[in-house]
Amino acid sequence: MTLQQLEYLLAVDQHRHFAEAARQCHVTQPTLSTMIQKLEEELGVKVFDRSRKPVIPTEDGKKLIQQAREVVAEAHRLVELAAEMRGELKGTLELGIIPTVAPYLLPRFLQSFLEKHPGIQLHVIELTTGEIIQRLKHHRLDAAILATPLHDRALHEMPLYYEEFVVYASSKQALLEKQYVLPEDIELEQLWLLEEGHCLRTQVLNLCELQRPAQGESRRLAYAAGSVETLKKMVDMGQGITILPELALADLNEAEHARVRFFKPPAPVREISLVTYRYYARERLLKALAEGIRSAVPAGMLRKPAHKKLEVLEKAAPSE
Amino acid sequence: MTLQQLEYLLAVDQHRHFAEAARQCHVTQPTLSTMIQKLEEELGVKVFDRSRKPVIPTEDGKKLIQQAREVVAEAHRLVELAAEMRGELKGTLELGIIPTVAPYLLPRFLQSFLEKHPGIQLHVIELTTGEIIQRLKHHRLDAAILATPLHDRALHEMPLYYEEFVVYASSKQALLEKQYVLPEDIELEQLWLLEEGHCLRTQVLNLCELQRPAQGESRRLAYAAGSVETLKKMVDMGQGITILPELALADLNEAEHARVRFFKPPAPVREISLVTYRYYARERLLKALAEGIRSAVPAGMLRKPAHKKLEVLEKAAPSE
DNA sequence: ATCACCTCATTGACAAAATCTATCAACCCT
DNA sequence: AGGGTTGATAGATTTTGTCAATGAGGTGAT
Repeated sequence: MTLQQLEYLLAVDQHRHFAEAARQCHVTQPTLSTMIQKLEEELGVKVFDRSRKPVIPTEDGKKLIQQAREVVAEAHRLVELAAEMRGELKGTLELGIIPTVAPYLLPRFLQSFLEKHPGIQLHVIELTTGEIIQRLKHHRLDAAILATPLHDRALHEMPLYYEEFVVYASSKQALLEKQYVLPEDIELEQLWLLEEGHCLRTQVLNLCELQRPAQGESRRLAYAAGSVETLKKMVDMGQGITILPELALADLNEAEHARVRFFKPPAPVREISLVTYRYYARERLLKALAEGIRSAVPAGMLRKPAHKKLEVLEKAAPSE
Repeated sequence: MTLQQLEYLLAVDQHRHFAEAARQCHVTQPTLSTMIQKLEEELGVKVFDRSRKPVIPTEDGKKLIQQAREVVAEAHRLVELAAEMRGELKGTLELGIIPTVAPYLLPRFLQSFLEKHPGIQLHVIELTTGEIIQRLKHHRLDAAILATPLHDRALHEMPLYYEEFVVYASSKQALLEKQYVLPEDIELEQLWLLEEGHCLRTQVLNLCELQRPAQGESRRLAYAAGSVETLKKMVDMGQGITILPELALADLNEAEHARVRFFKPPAPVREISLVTYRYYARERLLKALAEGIRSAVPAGMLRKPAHKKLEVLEKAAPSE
């Protein structure tokens, strides 16, 4: 069994066509055919049903192909690891990021990071915290940017910066009279929230509800938004209030800035970290990424505040 | 890069000696030397420091070797998977088992299972539930036998049997007057428990404490035993009471049997399952193992009782 | 029915590689 | 110095992977 044979296997599975697969592997079709045959013979299992019109994997074949994918992926990681040791940062980095961070953080560092490390290909995908954790554990993501701590010993957290929450209110809100806001000043009936699954939603709810007795199901949340920008637009239309992360302030114009109020210190804050699977090996690449991000964030946000941070999850839910 | 080269790498790391490594790989020493050189050249990283007396891996080399181990392990899994598809059950199965199950269950099925499947090598290791979960997730165990449910979506549970708890008391205990025991009959001050980390300890505590108001830290647990057999011996010496799993009864003599009392139905029970990582591929082997175990357990224990089972963990603790 | 075409398997020649035997250089021990 | 280890090197040999050409089986159009 050869790594090359496994690559041929994956290519045929991908194209469902020997000749095309051969082209992708830079060999001729007979070469690829014989290699696949040899592999099938060695394993003692027919992987492909060649009688079907587009060639198709057998049931057993599907499982073997899946496992072959694992082997090749690990081998690929070995190569990237070695490249990193040579000092070249290169290869692909699959990066997850939560939607309440992405639009404010990515524009700050993406371009300069890619220019600085021309060997790196960055694949960014927006996902909720839960989905990110799943994918990290399945090696479908290399790293992710999200709010911590996660309290999951399978994951490694590298704190990047600490971001305050601020209040953003429509003009007629009484809140705007005050210089500094307290959590209990926020009327839950006026508060726009993100839909379920966003950790920012959970954090805001924790922030506000911890300050007052539980009211059963008395709050009526009329709308669950899909992005922070939507929340902001709701407020801009003259209705209610919402909570924005600090980095969102950079995009506001003067009139909008006037409707921002900070919390009274110690202000509530979230920790944003670069998270990987515990045994992720490409340290240099991660360090470079963390460096790139931290240099793109205002210096005042890099230091850990003395007071307690907000927790991310409602409970320590068992996760995949 | 070849799988074979990686095997050579691992062999040299294992023996710290080129000639010996070559012998293990069934090639000559020059062959192995050149192959390692080629690999180092391709990766661009020196893996071994040959100037040291026993050849030793460099710092980078250690990481690469670790990753090489991952690659080879995945490849090995592919081969075993194929062997299983050919209908031959063979290869090695790394099996974890909790200490409160091992001494009663293993003797019942080990021998007959090994005789029935001569191609299988079984490596059994006793570990606590927490350690088992860690190892399953790191592929350092293929499967494990433990008390469930674990509420961990990364793991797959295949229930094997349902085992009642029974009370085992020293002769002078008032408990023995009754035909059936209730959990509230058990005096915590008299109860011997396993040391921390054993799920049986947690289950027993849950069982007893759920039945009465919390008493703060009023109980004085003088001894934390390391095995169920130790607990039993404490009782045999004439002191206190303990809780035994049902399968432990088979080993008792007549006098000991006389000091056993069952709980009043519905008796507390634990579910014992065969647990694997969610995507473990060797289904046939697992089925065969589960079959072997279930056929070695009294038929009455195979059916799931109607009433609620005990939970294993105190809380849904974040696990690795 | 027949022909053209597509897809994968087979064959034989050739080139690349992995491996072997034999030998060498460096380093430790006495 | 000399005998023993350890790993590297050289050249011959065998194995393996590859290609170009060809064959076999099937499909669809006319």
